[in-house]
Amino acid sequence: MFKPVQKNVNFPALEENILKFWEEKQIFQKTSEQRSECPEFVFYDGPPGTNGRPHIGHMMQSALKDLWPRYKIMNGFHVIRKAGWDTHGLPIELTAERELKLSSKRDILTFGEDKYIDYCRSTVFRYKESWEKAIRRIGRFLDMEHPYLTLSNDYIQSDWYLLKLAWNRKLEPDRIELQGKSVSPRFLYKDYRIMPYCARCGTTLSNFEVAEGYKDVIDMTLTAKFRVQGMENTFIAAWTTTAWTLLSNVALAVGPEVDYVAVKLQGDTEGAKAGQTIIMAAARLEAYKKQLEPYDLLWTRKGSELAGLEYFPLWDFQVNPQAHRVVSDDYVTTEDGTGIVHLALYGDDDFRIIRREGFPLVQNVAENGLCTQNAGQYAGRYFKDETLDIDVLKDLKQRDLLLAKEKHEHSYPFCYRCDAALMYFARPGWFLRTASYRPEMLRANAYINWQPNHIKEGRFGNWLENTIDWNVTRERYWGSPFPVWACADPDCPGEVCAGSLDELRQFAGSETDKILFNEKLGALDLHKPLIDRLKIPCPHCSKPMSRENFVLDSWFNAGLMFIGQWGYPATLGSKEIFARQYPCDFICEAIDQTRGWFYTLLATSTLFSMCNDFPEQDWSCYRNVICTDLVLDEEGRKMSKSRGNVIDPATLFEKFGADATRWSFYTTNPWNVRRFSAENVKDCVRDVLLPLWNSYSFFITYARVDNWTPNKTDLCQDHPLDRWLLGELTRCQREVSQALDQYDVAPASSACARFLDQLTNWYIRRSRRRFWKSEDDHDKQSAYATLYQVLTDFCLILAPFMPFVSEEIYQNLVTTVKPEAPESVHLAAWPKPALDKIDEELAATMEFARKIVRSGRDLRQKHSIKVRQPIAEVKAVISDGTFDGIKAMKDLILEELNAKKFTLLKDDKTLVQLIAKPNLKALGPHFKNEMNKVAEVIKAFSPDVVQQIADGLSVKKDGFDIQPDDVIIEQQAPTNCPISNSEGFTVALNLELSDDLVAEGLAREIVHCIQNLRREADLEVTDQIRIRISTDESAIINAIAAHNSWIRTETLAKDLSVATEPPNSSSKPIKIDQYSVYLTVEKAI
RNA sequence: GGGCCUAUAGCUCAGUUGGUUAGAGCGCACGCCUGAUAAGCGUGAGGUCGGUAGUUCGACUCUACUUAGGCCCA
Repeated sequence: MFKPVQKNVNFPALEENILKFWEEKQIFQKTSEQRSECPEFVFYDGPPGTNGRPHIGHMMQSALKDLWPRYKIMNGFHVIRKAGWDTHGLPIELTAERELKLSSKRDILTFGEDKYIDYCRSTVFRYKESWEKAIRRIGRFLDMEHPYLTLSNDYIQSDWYLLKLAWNRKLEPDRIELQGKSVSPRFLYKDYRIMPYCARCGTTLSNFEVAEGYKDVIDMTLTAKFRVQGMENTFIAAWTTTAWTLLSNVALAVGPEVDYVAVKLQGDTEGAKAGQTIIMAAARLEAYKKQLEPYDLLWTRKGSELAGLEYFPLWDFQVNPQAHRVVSDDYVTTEDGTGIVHLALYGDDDFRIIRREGFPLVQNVAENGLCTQNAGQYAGRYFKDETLDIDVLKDLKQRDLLLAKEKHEHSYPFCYRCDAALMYFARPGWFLRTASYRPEMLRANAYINWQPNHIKEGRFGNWLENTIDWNVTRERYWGSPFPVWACADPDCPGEVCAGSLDELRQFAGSETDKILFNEKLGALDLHKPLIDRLKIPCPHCSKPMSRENFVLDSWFNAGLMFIGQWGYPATLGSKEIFARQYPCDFICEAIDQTRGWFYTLLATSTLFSMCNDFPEQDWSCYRNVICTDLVLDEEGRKMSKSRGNVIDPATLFEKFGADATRWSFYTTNPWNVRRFSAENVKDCVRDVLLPLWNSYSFFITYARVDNWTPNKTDLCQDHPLDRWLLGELTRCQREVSQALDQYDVAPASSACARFLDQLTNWYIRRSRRRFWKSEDDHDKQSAYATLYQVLTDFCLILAPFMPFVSEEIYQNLVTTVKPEAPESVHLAAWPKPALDKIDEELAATMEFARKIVRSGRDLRQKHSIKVRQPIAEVKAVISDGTFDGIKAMKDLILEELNAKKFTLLKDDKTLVQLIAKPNLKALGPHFKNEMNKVAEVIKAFSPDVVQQIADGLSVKKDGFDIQPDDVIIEQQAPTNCPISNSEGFTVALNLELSDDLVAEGLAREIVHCIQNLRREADLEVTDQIRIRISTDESAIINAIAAHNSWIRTETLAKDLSVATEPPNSSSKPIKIDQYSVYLTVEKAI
């Protein structure tokens, strides 16, 4: 027999018990073991960093990441769910710097690299327990006992393996892009990039950090005159906001399509002398009126014609035969300045052009922010020293090389830590040739199913289109070590790249393991600083080589988890498991990962696949991806500690439970920004969990009363309600499967919600009597069998969504009575459709019946007739083919509307008239421009014509040939009748109340009162009672006389005594309608 | 400055290929019902789908522009 159901269900407490049950019985392990021979469904878990706490957005991720694996397992797949933690990266170093009060690389070196790195390592797992606790509590099945860690030696070797693939791969000759002569054709090459750099802290900054520190400032800008070689007294004018960069000028750039003019000054101005010729963009002349007018226009030329002009540098210390030439480039515009840009090695575009044109790499301001010894009289000055700008300005002015000066407001980045102005500085790094396999990444993207779809061609596609070579190294301390050693002799080309620890041992010799042994860890440690102590003899000149002092971009590190999580290929057994676990079927992360993990997975897996000759469809290591958006607070703001609007997942779990929290994330499209509040979760309890629980509790209550248990022979369900409900269950099962197969969660949850409504608000409500009636007949058996099957199957469908409550219900419904069944709902199979075929006609008819009932209730309410008062007749007029079906629903409708007679009519002129409406969808294609006219004609049809159309005849009218399909026939009720009409049907009630009907209504009132008294007296459902009624109201006495036995049956009364004298006791009369009645109920013994 | 997304009822959100009366839940109002239900149910009010223009017989849906917000990039 089923166990009784607790009345006051406490979901959070229930969930804690289920968690214990899962752990005791090792259900998670069994979901994997029991399916070890099944086909794989591959899931990759992106590694979160655990030096911060998990928040509500992560819980949404967990809810989604858990849903599909559970669903797939029930569908017969084997799913590995391996957790991963990201243990490298800048956030960790920033935490360490903050807590150790270090603000620069110099500080770090003073503090001690080894101590600093140890500290970083110590913060890595600071909140790992919080993560584990939250993930466990939300019911996510995830293997956190064997997580992959990006800092492990196995993982690092996967980094090295992939780098070595890139190292060995070389650009095909026909795909070599012009990148400067010194760069190697390897897919992994060393180069420079202009990085935001704080000279004071001695640190490059990430884009994110730069964005923190923009300020509007006023700077002195100046326009310098560069004397052209071979042209008499002629100067090119170029504008700059950073005077200090002029010290490193190597070239001037013009726009190839821009018009430039040469103007000869007629008189002296504050910037130039009579007779001098100045070259600038025609469009900029206006801005330099003061310095130029009056002038003679000598010529106009396109920028492309100016390219190649040579000029004298501003200072002698700059003289270099390779430099100081005009070049053209599309990035030059005429928006500000002179339309001519001075180039120095302190800007991205500058760097690109300088490299392309082969100009010398001049940096007369060094990385410490001081002018170098090459900078003549400026040597040793700080680049942002205000007097430096002034001195440069005076200097140029004095030598007649200054056209103009002006104060200019613009936004400039400052160091978010120390507030010093940043500079853009060429820094070395190692690059992956991602740009060279951009077409392959685009092809790989074509095989990815993105949810939402617009990411594929939009945000992600655009990013791929514009991808440039990826700087995979960082000049930092805590990270995956970069495994390239280069010869100390700058002229020697010797370098090696270690693709594994074994290879490193071969390079570095027998001392390797000894050097890499970390005493504190008691294990080999591949991180800095130990690895820097390895010296490898140069293969060319045998001098010692040193490691290129970089760590890997932590995105590169995380991106190759598809091999890293197995330590592929160095780790024992990794090749076998990798072969089964590549590519992956499903990943789910937030939208900020388009340029993060989504990209780095694709970039690394495409490279990996190309090197291993994988087929095109497997180049991307993921096939389906859900890209979620942010979870905001209820006012649409980001949640942050400082605002105090953070919702702690733990409080939701404690208050409402994990199932409700999970469900709240399944009801909307997760790729839209979501305003979230605890109210959402509360609603889920009320809308979904409680109705489900109540249905279950209803079933158990009666099954226990009748001692009912499932029995296979009872499955002959012919009651229309039973067949209908089984059909709706099948529909729900199909819709959920279909939606989940498309990685679309919202339709899946709404299918469940719809079914739940059908179950509680129609099936159970209309079937109550079938369960509590005393005859144990076929109808009752059928009701039990149906409700049992529906609850168990529905429970299985809900299991991936709400793993706790579904487990609880499953345990009682299934395992208590079927010992042979799987011991957990999560080890059970996804339910098969309850019916082979849904009876669509029955479904439509039932829907129709419900609509008729709604209209009927509407009418009762409008005429103030409460449902307890029976009425004589319900009339319905329907016009379409469900006529016979509706007739079969007669009893349902009568019971629900409490009426005596149901009359169904095909048409009734007194109740309805037919009206014609144009069927636009049909008319549009036929009549096009004339459709509006035809529509008017149809609306104006006379009743005869409407009838003709209704009878299926075509009509010629006003020159139009109108077919029955062109018209929609609807019913319209005459006004002033107790009638309600809606699409396709009309309902009318006969509200005249005979004396009998009034008496019956009173009897129902009496029963209602008695039932309330039963409940107040805390009687059991099955308890028998005695009723005593005292009243002198003849209406009541008559009603009781007429319905005596019915009242007793309804209330399980052994006897019912009626007296006309009020009882002696002090009891008060109660009101039944307008009548006073003394009523007592006591338990019969 | 560029790319992408979002805008639908008081609130949170659905809305399949352009088609007649744009849906749900919450909230609100009114009412009903109660021998499954810390309840439940029904009905109603409430939106012309951010704005403008266009394409079309017809636009929440397609196009362009625009406003506001968001994310990413520069």
